[in-house]
Amino acid sequence: MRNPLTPLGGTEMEVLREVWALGQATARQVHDRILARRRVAYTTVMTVLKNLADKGYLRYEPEGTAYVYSAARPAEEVQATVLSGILDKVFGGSAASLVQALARQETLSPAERDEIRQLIGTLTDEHADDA
Amino acid sequence: MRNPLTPLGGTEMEVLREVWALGQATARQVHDRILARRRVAYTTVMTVLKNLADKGYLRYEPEGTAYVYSAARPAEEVQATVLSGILDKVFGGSAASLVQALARQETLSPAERDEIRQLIGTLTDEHADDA
DNA sequence: CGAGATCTACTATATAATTAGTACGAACCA
DNA sequence: TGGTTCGTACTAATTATATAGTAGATCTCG
Repeated sequence: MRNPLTPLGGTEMEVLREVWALGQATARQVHDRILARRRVAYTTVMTVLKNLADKGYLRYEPEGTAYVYSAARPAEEVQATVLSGILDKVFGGSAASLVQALARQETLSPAERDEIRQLIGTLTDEHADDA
Repeated sequence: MRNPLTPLGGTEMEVLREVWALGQATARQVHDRILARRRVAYTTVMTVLKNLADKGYLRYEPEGTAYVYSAARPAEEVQATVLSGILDKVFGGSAASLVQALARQETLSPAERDEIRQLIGTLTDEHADDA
C-alpha cells in the first residue's frame, strides 16, 4: 500500500499502546495483555514490536535474555500525527467538521457531547470570519 | 492486511471525498480533479470507484456511455465511523485526549486552538479518568 | 461507413501489514 | 548433564490497497 490513511496499522497501534501504558515492556508482557482481549501468537507480537522499532516508534535494549521496549517518541506526538492525517484526508482540514463527527459518537456521555456541541459553534464562527 | 486502523485507504478516501464534493461524478470528473493535485492514471480512479461501490460507499448508474457515481452513505456517517475507530484504537476511547491532540495541530488558528483548550478542561473534569 | 475518442471490464504487479511457523541459542532445573 | 522453557532471528503465507495496462465495446464526427 503506497498511500495509507494512517502511518500505522491496527495491530501496530494496539501493541504500541500497550508499551505506552506499561512504560517499559517485553514481548511477553505485551503479549499477555493482548491475550486478555484476543488470541494472537507470541511471535506476532514480537514481529510487530520489531517493526515498530524499525520505524522509529520504539527503542529497545537487552535486559537479561529478553529485550525491553520503550517509547522512542512521546505518545502525544504520535497521536497528533495520526490525527493530523485524518483531519486532512477525511475532514479536508476542517477541525469543525472533525469535532462535529466527534459529537456524533454514541460512546460519549451526554455531558461530553454537550460541551463539544458548544465548541462546534465557536469553531464555525471562527471560520466564517476568516472567509 | 486483516486489521486496518481505518476502513479505507488514502486514495480511497481521496476519491470518495471528490464524489462527495461533486454530488454526482463520473470517473473522468474525479480523475480531472485529482490530476490537479497529483499524477494518477484514469484507470486507477476507475478501479477505486468500483471498489468503493463494492464496499457500499458509492452507488452508480449508467448515464449515456459512462457511469455516474454518487454517495450511498452520507459523508457525515462515514467520517464518524472513521473517527470512531481512531478514537478507540489511537486514543483508547478518550475524547479528551483526542481533542487535546487536535489542539496541538499547527494548522489551526490561535482562536480555534483557544476554544479547543477550553473544551479540554470541561471534558477532563467530566471524566476525571485517563489513559 | 470508418477513424478516433471514450469508457468499462478484466488482468496484473507491487507494497505494506498481519499473522505465524521453524530453527536454534541460552537459561534453568531435576 | 540433559531436557524443558523462554527468547530471538529468519522465513513465509495471506490479504488489502494502490496502481495501471490491455482488450474490447460504443459513440461521434466527417
